[in-house]
Amino acid sequence: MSDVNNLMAVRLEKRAELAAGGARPYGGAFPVSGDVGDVRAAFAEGAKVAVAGRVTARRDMGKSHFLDVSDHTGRMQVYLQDKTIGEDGVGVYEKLDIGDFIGVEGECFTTKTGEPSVRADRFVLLAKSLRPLPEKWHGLQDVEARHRQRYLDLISNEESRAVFRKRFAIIREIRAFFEERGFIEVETPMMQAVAGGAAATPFQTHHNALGLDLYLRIAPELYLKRLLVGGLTKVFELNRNFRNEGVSRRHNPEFTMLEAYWAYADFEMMAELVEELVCRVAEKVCGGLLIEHKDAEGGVHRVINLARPWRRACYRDLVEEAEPGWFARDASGRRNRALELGLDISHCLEDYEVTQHVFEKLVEEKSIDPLFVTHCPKELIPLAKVNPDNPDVLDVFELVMNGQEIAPGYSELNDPVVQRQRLVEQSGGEQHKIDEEFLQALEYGMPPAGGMGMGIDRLVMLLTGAESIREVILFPHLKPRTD
RNA sequence: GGGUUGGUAGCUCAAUGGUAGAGCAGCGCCCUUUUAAGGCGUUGGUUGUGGGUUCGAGUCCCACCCGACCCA
Repeated sequence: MSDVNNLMAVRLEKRAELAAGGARPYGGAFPVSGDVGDVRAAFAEGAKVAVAGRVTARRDMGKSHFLDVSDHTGRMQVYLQDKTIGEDGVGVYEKLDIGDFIGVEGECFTTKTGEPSVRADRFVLLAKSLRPLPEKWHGLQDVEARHRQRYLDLISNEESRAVFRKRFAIIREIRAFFEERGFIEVETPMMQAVAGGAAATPFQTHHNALGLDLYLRIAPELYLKRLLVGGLTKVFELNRNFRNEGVSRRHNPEFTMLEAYWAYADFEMMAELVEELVCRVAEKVCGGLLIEHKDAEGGVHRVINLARPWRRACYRDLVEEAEPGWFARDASGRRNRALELGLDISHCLEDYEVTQHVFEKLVEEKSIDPLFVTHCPKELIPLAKVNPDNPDVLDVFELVMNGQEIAPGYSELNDPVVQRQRLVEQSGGEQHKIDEEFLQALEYGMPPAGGMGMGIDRLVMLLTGAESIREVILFPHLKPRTD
């Protein structure tokens, strides 16, 4: 970023003059009555309060001054008069800029325009800002700057603050939900010798002292199941996964994943749990089960109805419903039909992968309201139990809504012999991709269990109406700027 | 990776191939209940980077950097 020409020079000069004049431009502790929003909410005429925050607007009227002091919780007007802050105060005030942090002590009063305000008896500079903030009216609009300098976005844009408040509330509600049901929150390794539990390219790293190559985890699944072996019966983990793949509107290389395992349950009980979880979170955080997504002009362009019960249908029926006659064709007929549908089908795709492409295009992307897709083909998931009545399909669901996969759930495979076969089949001969220690744990015996996962970023997108994952991650990954 | 598209003052945005502008912010003055305060005056630019075409390039061409959207 280039020098901010003379705007910074002016502020550096003020900083130096303040320091030379005995004012501390970067002061110390300033005990406050509460966050700005709390002080405003507790406003009582005549009450003494102490409030601190960033100056976000200033309106000078000769020898009296109005300042807006803000933090993430809101804005409070401060009223300063030269005669009450004294000569020293006036000296500091003259060098005050928008963006500076100040602390104020004074009495609550209401101006004649009805604005709750604090009449300052005393004010101190707490931190001098050297760079100018974005414009007060339009805020920070540049998408790239909003993501690279999220702090400016948070200062400037209430809509952005609202999205992240909602995100943190969602995460809080998820934790509360599981804790109420007796699930224990656990932490398992982020660095793993074998990156298992999903099919994805991992990030590689290296432990110097151990001389060991390690991977950042792509999923916690295989460790959480070890805990079921260890006798834990209800566990969940809510933390980051890492996948070394492209970035897009829907993908960030690190993303937040929820996984939960429940001993003696199955995929249908997990589906119930997911329904309860999402509905509870939506009711608490969005105030209801109808989620409206608005466009830039404020028009509603999508409504997601979370009212229960959610539709459940098996994978095969959904494909057949979207593309009648699909399974009546032979493998080459399916391939040709997929090409007719405009899908990019390479020659190396297996027949089930061709069907999966059709599923993604014709079912997943079109499913806005929640849909549990059950009984997916066996080839897709190596860690779930096959259906007792149909060995070609699995006792699993994939929850689809807002056109995206949001949450898978399985009846977890706990037969170590079958598990080994399935992992070998999936590994394509790459034995080093098999987590032998996980298989060893299973051999001690794991109770039957239901498991579920949930992409938290995508859930937040759904509940906030964000069209890009970058809008719901505080610091999304962008290439570094070189100029 | 491919296609489309964007990058101009600190911020938000203008500018047929013909003198780079406005609002806000800043700076200087006036103003003791304003709130996008107001009034008068005023500073601020290597137009993402590097080449090219042209008498003349923010604008046209090429390459590159960083985004956005769509496709893979």
